[in-house]
Amino acid sequence: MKASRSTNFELRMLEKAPHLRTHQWVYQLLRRNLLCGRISPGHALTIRGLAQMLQVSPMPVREALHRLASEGAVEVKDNRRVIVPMMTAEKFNELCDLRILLETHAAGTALPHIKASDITELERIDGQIDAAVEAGQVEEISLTNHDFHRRLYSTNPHQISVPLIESLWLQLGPFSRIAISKLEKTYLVDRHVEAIAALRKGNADDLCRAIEADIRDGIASVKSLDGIYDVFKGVA
Amino acid sequence: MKASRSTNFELRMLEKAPHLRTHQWVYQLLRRNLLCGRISPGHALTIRGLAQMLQVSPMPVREALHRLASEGAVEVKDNRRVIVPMMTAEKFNELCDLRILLETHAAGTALPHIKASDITELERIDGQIDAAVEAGQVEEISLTNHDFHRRLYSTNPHQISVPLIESLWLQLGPFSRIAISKLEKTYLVDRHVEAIAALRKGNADDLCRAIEADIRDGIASVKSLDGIYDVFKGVA
DNA sequence: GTTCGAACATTGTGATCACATTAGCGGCGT
DNA sequence: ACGCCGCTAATGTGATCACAATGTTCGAAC
Repeated sequence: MKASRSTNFELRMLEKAPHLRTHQWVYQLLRRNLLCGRISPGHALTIRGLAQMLQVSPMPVREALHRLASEGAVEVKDNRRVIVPMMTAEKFNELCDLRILLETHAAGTALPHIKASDITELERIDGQIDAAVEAGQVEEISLTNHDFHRRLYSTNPHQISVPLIESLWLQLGPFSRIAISKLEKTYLVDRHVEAIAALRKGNADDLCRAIEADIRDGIASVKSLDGIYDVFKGVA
Repeated sequence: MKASRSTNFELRMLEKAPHLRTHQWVYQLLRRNLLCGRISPGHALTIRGLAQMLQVSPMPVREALHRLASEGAVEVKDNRRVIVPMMTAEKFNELCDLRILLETHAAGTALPHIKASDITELERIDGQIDAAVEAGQVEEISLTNHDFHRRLYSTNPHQISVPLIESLWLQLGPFSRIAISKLEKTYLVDRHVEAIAALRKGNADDLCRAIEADIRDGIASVKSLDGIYDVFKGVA
């Protein structure tokens, strides 16, 4: 019965650029859907089910899922079933600590390479974030927020930490979507303007402080939600 | 002609545990060979060539290579050819900085979970390292040294950073093998005894200092080698 | 002798097929 | 009525095949 492959979530589609390999397209599509929280923790993903949803053969889906597993975005259980990992308080705290550790370092090493054009680009992205916040588009907020951070860190041409940081985002993604959707809109202020001001001054300490505060604000918001982790307790 | 697939390196084989999937076995085998430097930077790896060497179909090799690529251990060029990445001075410094950042953090969070049995286990591994140093087995030194660090950090049951750290090791592996093999034996002293002493005292600061010193010693050794990066410059 | 081009070999990719393992379920026995 | 066992559907895995793209080599034209 094909109905068993039916899923209770809608994938945000992504047009396939012609030069992209199919498995890369599937990977990016699943990645974006995980980052913006379309696929919830505890949800099981099957190769054949996704292949049917995306109208491709199981092969590229296999590769995409295995890559996501190696990045910690999904978890391969002993049964070989693939699920989106659960979140615990300890895991969440550790992920946030690592974000602060790596992202302040990345921002510090990027600072010497910042050009004026980079700052205007970052301001443009920050405007997109504000627009998404204003419109209440939760998924857009996540995606553009990541764009902001990635663009900042990637200014350093020798940056190595971005893939590591993205792995952390992927592990936090499915969970933080739930958290953000439970927050009041007013809590969603970010520290990007402080970060941009620090970039203009070329002040590394201010920049790290802004990045750390930006991350910590999200933590504080989530921690204010009592029993947030229980949402995913009994699902597996 | 099959000879074109011939390789100028010997793979360190690894018996396949029966419960392991073939692609996991291939992955672990390639991973160990990269970590201990059997495969040099600039070397090209082909799916069919490896499949023939290992007597398996191209499929599990594909998955293993893609996973290694997502961890930064190998690099997929625009030609779709897979090579072991080159090393540059900037990249090396950045990788070492990240190692210090992540590994001191990992050690600090592991410290509260250390039990007496963990310390004896670490001492056992350290003995293996000394034996390998004494015997001049360069590859064994790398592998057991990683075992020591991994074992220490993994004592924390909620450890998230180990996969990130292993990614750094993988990127450093092929290069440091060359570096180590050019060093005098006497340079290869480590700071593991200091780390174990700090564990016994439960002193986090001492532990972090020992770990950082352990990593920095390797950096200093490599930097003392003039023109070490040039070895791999013209290969690609 | 040099250079351009066409034929060939090799490689990565994706689809399809075959098989082992596992989960889900219904029936049988106690 | 409860629990154990076997059957069936479904899933992940690995092999083989077909194809497109890339790299290489050999030969012809200037």
